[in-house]
Amino acid sequence: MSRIPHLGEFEQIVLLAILRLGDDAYAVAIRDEIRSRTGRSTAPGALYTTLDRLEQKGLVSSRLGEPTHERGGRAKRYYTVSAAGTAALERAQRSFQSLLEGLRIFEKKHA
Amino acid sequence: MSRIPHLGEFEQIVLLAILRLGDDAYAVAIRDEIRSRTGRSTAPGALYTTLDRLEQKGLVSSRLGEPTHERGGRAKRYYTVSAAGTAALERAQRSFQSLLEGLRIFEKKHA
DNA sequence: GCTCATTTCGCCTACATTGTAGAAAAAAGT
DNA sequence: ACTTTTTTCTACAATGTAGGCGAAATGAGC
Repeated sequence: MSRIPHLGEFEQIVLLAILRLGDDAYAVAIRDEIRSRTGRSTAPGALYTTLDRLEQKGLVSSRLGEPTHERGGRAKRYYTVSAAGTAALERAQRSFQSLLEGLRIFEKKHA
Repeated sequence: MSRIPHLGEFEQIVLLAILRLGDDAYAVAIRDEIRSRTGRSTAPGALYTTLDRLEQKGLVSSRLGEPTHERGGRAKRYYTVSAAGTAALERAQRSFQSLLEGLRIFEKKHA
């Protein structure tokens, strides 16, 4: 058994989006955040599947919210990144950072 | 057809390692670089498969070198990141950056 | 100088994990 | 009932990973 599971790219993105959204992290919002930040459009199913898997791995936890007082609206499921999730994310980012160090890939337009 | 293919996490890592190594980027060296930088140990096959796929997607190109004057010194295959490869990498990194912006996941030891 | 064992490396094959889509079901308000 | 919002199911494509086989090249022993 591997201790901390490896994160795929999308998983990392989802995790980051959840952290960003804080208290308002439910599927639709997460999806919007991802789209607006990365330009990457994802099908609902894609996201839920990933969310599910992250939860199974114990990297996020979810709680069901109260129905909103809006026109329609099924109860939202809110997600939170667990300690293990943060750890995994940190580790993954550290790997990138190590490799990026001293490498200039990005042509900074020189502000 | 999707224009620029999405990169997986490992693909990004491999790409970065190749960039880092410059002229000396052949499989064994790449593998070492990845291990020493990220602590991630990979089986040879894992790497070659990924390298193969990256090449098929046109993100890297390879040329066969001369045999070395060493004990076993078989000819090495050297890899280079193509323009498309750099572009894909940039895009992927930009996505992360967007999401990381203003988020402090890493507890900076507060220099 | 030939043969063989050893070393360095590349490649193949098969399988696990992640990524993605689309549509359909569920819940809630009007 | 009908519409809206959000979730869930199902199936499939792409990526990640391991491990072992085989090829090339050298040096040692015969």
